[in-house]
Amino acid sequence: MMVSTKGRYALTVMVDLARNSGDGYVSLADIAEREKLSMKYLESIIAILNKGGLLNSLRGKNGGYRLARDPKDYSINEILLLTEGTLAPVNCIMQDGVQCDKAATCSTLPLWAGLDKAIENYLSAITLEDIIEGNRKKMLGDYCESCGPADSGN
Amino acid sequence: MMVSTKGRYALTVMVDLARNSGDGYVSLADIAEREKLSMKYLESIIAILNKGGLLNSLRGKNGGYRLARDPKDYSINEILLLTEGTLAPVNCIMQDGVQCDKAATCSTLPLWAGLDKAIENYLSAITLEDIIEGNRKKMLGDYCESCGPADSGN
DNA sequence: CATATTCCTACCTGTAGAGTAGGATTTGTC
DNA sequence: GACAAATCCTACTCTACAGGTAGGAATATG
Repeated sequence: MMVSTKGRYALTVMVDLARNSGDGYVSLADIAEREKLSMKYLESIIAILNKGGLLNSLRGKNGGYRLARDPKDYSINEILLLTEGTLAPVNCIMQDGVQCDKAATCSTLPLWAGLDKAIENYLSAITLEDIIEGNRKKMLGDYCESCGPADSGN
Repeated sequence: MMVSTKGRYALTVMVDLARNSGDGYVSLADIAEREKLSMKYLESIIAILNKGGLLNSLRGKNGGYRLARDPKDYSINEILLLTEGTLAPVNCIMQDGVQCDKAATCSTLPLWAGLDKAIENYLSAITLEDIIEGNRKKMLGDYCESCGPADSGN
């Protein structure tokens, strides 16, 4: 499993904020209520989003959170990378170039690097707006011919 | 992290077997020695490959393991799926259709499904032979125009 | 019969995921 | 100025699983 609840809930929060923005700030209690998630747990997750600059926050009464930018200006990759720390599918691939001592001769390393790249490419191409608008073609579809057809079921 | 040492070592074993096959069976001790991995740990991993029908084994003196097919007839997806159980990037996506109770209304589910599909497509397109031959273009390269250029470094 | 091998079951240990708990701080309203 | 509503901060718990280790039983070769 590459994406934990932390990343998933973070994305859920971002989507919720995008949908329920508008006038003012949205309180965490409202988000937790709507999404049926533990407010206490969301607290620690939204703190990451806030410190990472993806959100603006306001303390005190009528306070809460709101998106810092337009939904179309958030890539999913950015959101998940911030909350998960890394999206690398294996330990061999580290963001800061730290690798195992066999890296120079490892014949499987290009595979992992390629997989990492494929994941990053996919997640970078999709924005928060795509999710809100339910852009299924971009998420599931034939955006890439050599990636095969979309799931015909459902 | 989506792929643990189990899957990584399994792939390493498969590559080693493909490279050092030929005449007879290859003993696990030899593989562990060459790959500098714990033989005891590899034992449990190669058992999965064996039971899954990817290998043939022979007990007793001069025994060992060998590939059951030609390297070009193993996809990486098959090898990793067998050893890891699942390659799904999130818990929401289960192989047997078990999903969370919000699945019907979840707006992020298509994203996870699409990511899952992107991963599967990538890993299914690459064979054991590609790894042995160091087919970097297929692993890292521009096999898919919309996936962007390969890493120019290294 | 000795040796080299696979096969099988059980066990150990550390770490990370998934939260929970409790309070301190800030801000608006009456 | 008190109160309430909210974010912010630190610490803690519980559980499962990754990543092995250990020891021996079964089997084949010479």
